Amino acid sequence: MARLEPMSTTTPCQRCALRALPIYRRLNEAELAFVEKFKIGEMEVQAGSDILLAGTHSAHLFTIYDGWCFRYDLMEDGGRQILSLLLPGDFIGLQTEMLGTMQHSVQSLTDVRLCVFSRERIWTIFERFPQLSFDLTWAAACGERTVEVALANVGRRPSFERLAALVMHLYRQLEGLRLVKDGTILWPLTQQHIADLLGLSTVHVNRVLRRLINSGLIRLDGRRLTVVDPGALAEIAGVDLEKPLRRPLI
Amino acid sequence: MARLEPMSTTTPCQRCALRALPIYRRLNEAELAFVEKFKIGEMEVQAGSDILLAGTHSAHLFTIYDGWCFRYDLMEDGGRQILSLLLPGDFIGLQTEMLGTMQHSVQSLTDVRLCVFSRERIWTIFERFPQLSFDLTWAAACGERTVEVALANVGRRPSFERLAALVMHLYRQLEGLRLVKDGTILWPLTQQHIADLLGLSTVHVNRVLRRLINSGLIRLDGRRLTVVDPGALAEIAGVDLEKPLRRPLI
DNA sequence: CCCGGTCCTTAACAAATGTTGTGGGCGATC
DNA sequence: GATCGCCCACAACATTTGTTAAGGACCGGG
Repeated sequence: MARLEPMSTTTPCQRCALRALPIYRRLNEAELAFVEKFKIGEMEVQAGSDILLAGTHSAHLFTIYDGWCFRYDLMEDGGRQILSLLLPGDFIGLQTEMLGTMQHSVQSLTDVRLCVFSRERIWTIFERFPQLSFDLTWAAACGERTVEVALANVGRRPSFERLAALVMHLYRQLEGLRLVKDGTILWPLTQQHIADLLGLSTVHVNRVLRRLINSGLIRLDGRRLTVVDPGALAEIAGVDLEKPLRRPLI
Repeated sequence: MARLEPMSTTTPCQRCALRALPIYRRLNEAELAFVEKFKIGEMEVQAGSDILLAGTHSAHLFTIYDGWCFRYDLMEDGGRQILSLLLPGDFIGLQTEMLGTMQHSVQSLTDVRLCVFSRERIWTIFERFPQLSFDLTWAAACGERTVEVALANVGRRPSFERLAALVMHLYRQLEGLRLVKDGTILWPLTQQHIADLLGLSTVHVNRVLRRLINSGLIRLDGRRLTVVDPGALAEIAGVDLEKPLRRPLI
């Protein structure tokens, strides 16, 4: 399970590096002050840890400050479907409040730093901060849309395009987070992860990934992936490169 | 496009038949009074009409009072992925408010009666009705979960089980709405619809549907489907029959 | 330094699913 | 009552994808 680290140096929300990004709405004084109190700490988790398990009632609400996670369902036959990847700024565990208990599990892909929020005080948001309430609904809508795009991708695109779309989806997200350097992004996904994201077998992922690399569209060394020609890849992926994608952040 | 009918007899929210169902939270006096004013009318739409189109900004917010709709994405190659089916009580167009413009389209499967709400006044909810704000987020979370289950189904189950899961999912939903009579439900879906829901070709849907019928697990005559042995089908589908599934309704 | 684990790679083969094409039923329309 | 369009059925064949199996690279622990 998640490992709780001694809280080295926690960042006050006012000086949060994430919040400064233009993709996020700027909070007003009162909101920011509330969020600061709403936040009860930070947590560090090793790569490959389960953060939340399906069927449980999460004690806390999290946002990712740094690192990658993924949400997944386990099937009766032991198979796994990854529902979405979670990047900095994304919520973890909001569903608990709404759905009573977690329907999916969440696991870290990299070492991760989480902001921890008090679940009791979430009601204060609805009672006293209309704009933040809206943002919560907004966040849920964004999350839903992400899964919808994944569904269309898995249901209606052949494996090559499907993989291309995954890469470009991540590329765009990370661009918004300023995590693309010279076309290169972190790539902590094993071929097993990709298979479970795209509804393929690992062997087939290997085939298709190799094809994508041989085509010269991407390069992959170790845990870094370079998109050689984003325009061309976006074309294949059927993804719109321009979209601005503003998102909420509590 | 949607056809606007002369408003024959609109139902006041206080006497809404849907609202009486135990799956829904009971609103208090103030909330109910507000919702009543929030609702600006009703609308009737013929089967097969587009209600909202991707890329547009919907003028209204709807809930389904009676009938079935579906949300879908069109792919570059003309393919279609159905993202979810919408049944009585479900929202249509909530995303517009959050995401700026509709990312998907919505079409009616049957003749449909919709409740129409004022989009401007949606802010009043966030400002003055914390519990209803919560319900909006809750609704979004429910919608997301539905898509997630569909994704896992498409990504990780073979076609036979996949179809079984679709049938049982609907069966359970309709049960909550009291729309199951002697194991029989309405079945307005063509094989094309099923294909676009499950990420299959129509030919393959035909094969699998035939197999499901021949196995004696379901019967299908015209536009009615009978689940002969819900327990057995749920077993194959990998679906939990018991789950209570309470949901929000504005 | 060896060992076991995880991840990647590839091949040969098997199975699931897609494609193309043809025909029949049936209801709406002229 | 002809005709058109939509939906369903089914066959033959093509293709994609899955399965099983085997080996290599790498890494951390004993």
